[in-house]
Amino acid sequence: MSKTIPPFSHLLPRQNESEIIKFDERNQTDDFKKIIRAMGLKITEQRMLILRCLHDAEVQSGERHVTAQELFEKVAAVDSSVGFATVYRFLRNLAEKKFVTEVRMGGQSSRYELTTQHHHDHLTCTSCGKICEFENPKIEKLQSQVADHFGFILTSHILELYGLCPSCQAKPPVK
Amino acid sequence: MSKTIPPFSHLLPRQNESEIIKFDERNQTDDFKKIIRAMGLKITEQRMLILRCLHDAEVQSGERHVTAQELFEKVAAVDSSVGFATVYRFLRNLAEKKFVTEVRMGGQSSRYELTTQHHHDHLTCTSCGKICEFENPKIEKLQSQVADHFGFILTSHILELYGLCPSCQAKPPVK
DNA sequence: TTGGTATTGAAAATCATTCTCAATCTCAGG
DNA sequence: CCTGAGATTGAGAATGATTTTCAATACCAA
Ligand SMILES: [Zn+2]
Ligand SMILES: [Zn+2]
Ligand SMILES: [Zn+2]
Ligand SMILES: [Zn+2]
Repeated sequence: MSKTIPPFSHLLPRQNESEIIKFDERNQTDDFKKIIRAMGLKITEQRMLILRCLHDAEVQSGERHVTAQELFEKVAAVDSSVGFATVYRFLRNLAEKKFVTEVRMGGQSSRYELTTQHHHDHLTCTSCGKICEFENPKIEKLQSQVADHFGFILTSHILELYGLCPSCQAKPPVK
Repeated sequence: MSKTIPPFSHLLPRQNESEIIKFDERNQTDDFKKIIRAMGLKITEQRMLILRCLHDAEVQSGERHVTAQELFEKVAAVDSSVGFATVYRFLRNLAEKKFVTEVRMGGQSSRYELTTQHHHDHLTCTSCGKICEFENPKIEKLQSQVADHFGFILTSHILELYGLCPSCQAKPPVK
């Protein structure tokens, strides 16, 4: 079994370096519980399942940036009794506590991703939906300079680039 | 009477330099008609009024970035028989033909502004709503470089900065 | 003037998101 | 292991922005 990093570990209260626990299936459950407790919420089956679906979508299927609806469908596939509002509410909780990051692309519905150690922005293919993440310190710095110039205290920003990905450039136009 | 620039003139089919007409109240009506015709649409009272309200809001009241609802209210104040859908539809037409630019800020409702000669982005105060426009060629160039790096053809982008404006920094926090 | 279309207003439909509330569940304390 | 105060849940309704539908009406080329 390969050594993996505990989910969300960079966001949980920091522990002694030697205490960092190797993560495997066996204690995924415990890790999720820690996260829910860290949010000051009660542990429920629903929240555990939502967290698992969110984590698996990313780690197993490589699907970052899911919508609330998509996550709800994954959850419902396992337990159809879980309501949409529960998924939605918990996603909002996770976003408030920064365990997930909400990404708003244009006028579409919000997408959610596990929060990364470093801030990043997105480049999206308007034809197939492919999303690339990038980190560009120069752009970030220029943004601060713009805010400074107007005397603003910069608190956040949205930067989304849209274009055609390499494989969509090759294909004939859809319509 | 001061010499003013015809509304939208930089977007209308270019004419002989010597033909550029001085703009005054008298031929505002004609200018608006040109714009509607340039979109391939029929001239109606409603469209003329919407265009006038949009133009006046900006030129007289200095209100850029109005929402569809706000524009509808301005229109309804003059002629309450005009429907919201008409305003909305026409705004969409104007945006398609690039006479206005739709600005989506976060998850809120779209705002519309007369299209400027040069592209710009926005810095918004999250406390009072003040909007500053800026143009930053360095950021624009870096964006292209990012797209190039991933092999994308960049077609558009959204860049919105959020922060606290100078006067809101001075005020005590609202809540 | 007129007829074939485009346009309009009102209302209903969509869509994402949020709220409400009665029923149910969680867990600290006994 | 109980218990009860309070948190959580699911269903559905509410909200808010935007879009569509459709019958009535207006535009304008001929
Ligand atoms: Zn693509
Ligand atoms: Zn991302
Ligand atoms: Zn302000
Ligand atoms: Zn602007």
